[in-house]
Amino acid sequence: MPKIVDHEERRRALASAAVDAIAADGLDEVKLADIARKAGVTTGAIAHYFPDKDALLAAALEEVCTRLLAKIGVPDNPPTLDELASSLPVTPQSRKEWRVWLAYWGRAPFSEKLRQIHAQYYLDIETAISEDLEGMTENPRQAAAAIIAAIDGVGTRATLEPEAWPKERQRALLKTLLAPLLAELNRETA
Amino acid sequence: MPKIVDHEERRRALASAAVDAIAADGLDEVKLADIARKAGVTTGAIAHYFPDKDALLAAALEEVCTRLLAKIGVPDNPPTLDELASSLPVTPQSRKEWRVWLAYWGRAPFSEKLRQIHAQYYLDIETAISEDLEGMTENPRQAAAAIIAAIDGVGTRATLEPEAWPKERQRALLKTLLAPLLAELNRETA
Amino acid sequence: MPKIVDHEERRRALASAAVDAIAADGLDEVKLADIARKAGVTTGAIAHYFPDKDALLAAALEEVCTRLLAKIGVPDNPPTLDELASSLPVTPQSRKEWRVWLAYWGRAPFSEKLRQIHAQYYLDIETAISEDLEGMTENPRQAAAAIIAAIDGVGTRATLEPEAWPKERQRALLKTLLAPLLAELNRETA
Amino acid sequence: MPKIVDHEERRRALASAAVDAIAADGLDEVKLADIARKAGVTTGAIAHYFPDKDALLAAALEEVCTRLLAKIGVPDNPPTLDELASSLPVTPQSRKEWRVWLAYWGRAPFSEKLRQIHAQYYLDIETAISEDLEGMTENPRQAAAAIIAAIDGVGTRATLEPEAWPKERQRALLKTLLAPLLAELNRETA
DNA sequence: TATGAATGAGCATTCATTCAT
DNA sequence: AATGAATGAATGCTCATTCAT
Repeated sequence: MPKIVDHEERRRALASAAVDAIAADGLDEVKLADIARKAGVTTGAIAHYFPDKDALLAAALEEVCTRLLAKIGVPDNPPTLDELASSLPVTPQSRKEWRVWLAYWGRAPFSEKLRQIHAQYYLDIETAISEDLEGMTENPRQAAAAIIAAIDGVGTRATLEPEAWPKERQRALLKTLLAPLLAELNRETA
Repeated sequence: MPKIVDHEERRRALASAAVDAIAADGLDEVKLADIARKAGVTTGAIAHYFPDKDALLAAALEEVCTRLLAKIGVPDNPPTLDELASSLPVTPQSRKEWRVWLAYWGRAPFSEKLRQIHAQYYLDIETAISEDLEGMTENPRQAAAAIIAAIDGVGTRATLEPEAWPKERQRALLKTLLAPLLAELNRETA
Repeated sequence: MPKIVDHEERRRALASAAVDAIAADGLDEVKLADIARKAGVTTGAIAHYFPDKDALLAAALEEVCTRLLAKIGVPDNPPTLDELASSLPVTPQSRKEWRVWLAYWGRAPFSEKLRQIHAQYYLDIETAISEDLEGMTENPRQAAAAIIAAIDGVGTRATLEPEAWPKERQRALLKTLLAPLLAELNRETA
Repeated sequence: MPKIVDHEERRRALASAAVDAIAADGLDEVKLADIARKAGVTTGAIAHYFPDKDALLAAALEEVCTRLLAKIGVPDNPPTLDELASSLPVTPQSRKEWRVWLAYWGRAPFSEKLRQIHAQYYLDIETAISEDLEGMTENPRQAAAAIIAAIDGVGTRATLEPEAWPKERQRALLKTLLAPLLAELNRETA
């Protein structure tokens, strides 16, 4: 009998390799051969798991979404600034993910598949946060959207100017944006 | 005298054609031939004005920055929500510019040239806004950064899900984020 | 005793699967994986019976030759028009075989192996027919070659334009070509 | 001003190079790079004249058809055996064209484009011949089809076994097939 | 024997860049 | 200055073949 492989696990591994490759060279510059090399296989092997490069890149985006979601997915009740700030690009690892994340923003408007993945991600994260805010504010959905936009805005800036935006500065900016909202949530909770 | 061509004007025209082409097909998919066609010339002509494709794409980014800056550059004193909201992707034209703007975010981390253009733009816009806020708040720079981050966060969301984010919804989200800050500015002004 | 597989039978089965695959997709487009699937095995299994793809395709050609030979191989004495016409591409099955047969014509000039198989087939069929004509005409070999050429000529046309050449039209054309020759044979017989 | 080239002439030259390459290596084995080299250009240049390889190969088939048609196109009235025999693969040049011609037979059933080219060629040649036979026989169309089938049958055999079928032997076989028909034509003419 | 995962060479295609005109 | 034909390197994809299990 031949070597049995877990297809799903293999796909995840390849998608992760793709994330690394994209973070290293950029979404436009990433080569199938780079991804294969990072995964320790050859390009031909990829064909067993993805019909083409686009499919692999889509899987890489889903991988990033999954990771970002896992990070912010289950906040405390109510969420604290520190918690929210931890989802910003404040570590080498999360900076890498943000770089990839931003790369897809530029491509999503031209790809139905990528657009869907993005929309689903925002739906999931917004739902998770807004459920968390239930009863703490008049419009939890709007509050969740505001939190997400604030994180995106700060994270974008920090990803584009990593040197100028160390962890503390990002946190401070996020605080400026969200302090009133967080205060309201705590008020209602009490 | 030989026929004089206004080099600078020509460069602007080509950069604008590039912006259109990028907005139409995406930064990764844009071909030099597409840009040339949109500009009404052939690819060979581009060589007289830009050493290579990257230089043309950089000029296209500068063109977008210039346009975005012109829009938000000189706000009232203090800025109003409507004014700030007008720089969001709320018209076909500005949606187009945001699409291009986002596309560069994914590429900037891998290009020194693009990174510089981005940094310069943020510096300019932040300076313009913070000067405008002088005396209205304790930390004008921080307030300006917050306004920019809020706009970026909302604009990103609206660019990725254009159907779901009509003008009014964008404005409402921006209000949720910036209302306390704007209130403070007005308070101080009074 | 270990499981015994009839190698020769297996080879025939694989060659038949190859014939089907070639008839379906064309000789140039046929994939080893297609043939394997049609035979109900995997590509690896083929390696046990054929050293490489070319060998399998050669076996497929031999299979077709064998079938064509069986059809026209033992004609009456003298052969009738109906008999000869039955070897034309007049049924779905024989149209399929003709399609494969024609496919090899284009490749034979570049493959010693295929050329030999072709030559052997023509030798066999020509011998069978000419022996059949012994004593009925001055030059049985020439008459046999003429019959074969007529069938090839009509069959080619009918294979390339299947819609335009139903059974009856093929028979009529073959009659136009061979009627004088057949008449002579019958005359001599009498 | 740039060098001006005659597109149509260029296409013909590339198609001719393709014919040579196909005759040399076979339709399945022909590489775009081979054709380009034979034409004295690089593969990239081909892209200016043909959208893809298939289009170039189709043009090569048309080139062969044109040449074959030119050879037999305007026969005497009535056609003589020598004339008809001259369209058989009796010279190095025509053997080459027949090799290419046969190669397409195997592919035509799987390509609508090639099928159409084939059908058109047969229509043209059959019409040319049958018009030539007008008044000489009861059914000129049928006679023309018979002549074509005879030539195809003999030419096929001679292409597959070039050594065994020198010019004279081909002529003799064609005579065996067509002598009665040609005799009838001459009778009617008289 | 058979499986099927993986290899890796091969090739069509794309496209920025060059350059003769 | 502009043209546009041609280059040629780059790369995604295919698929026959291999081989550990």
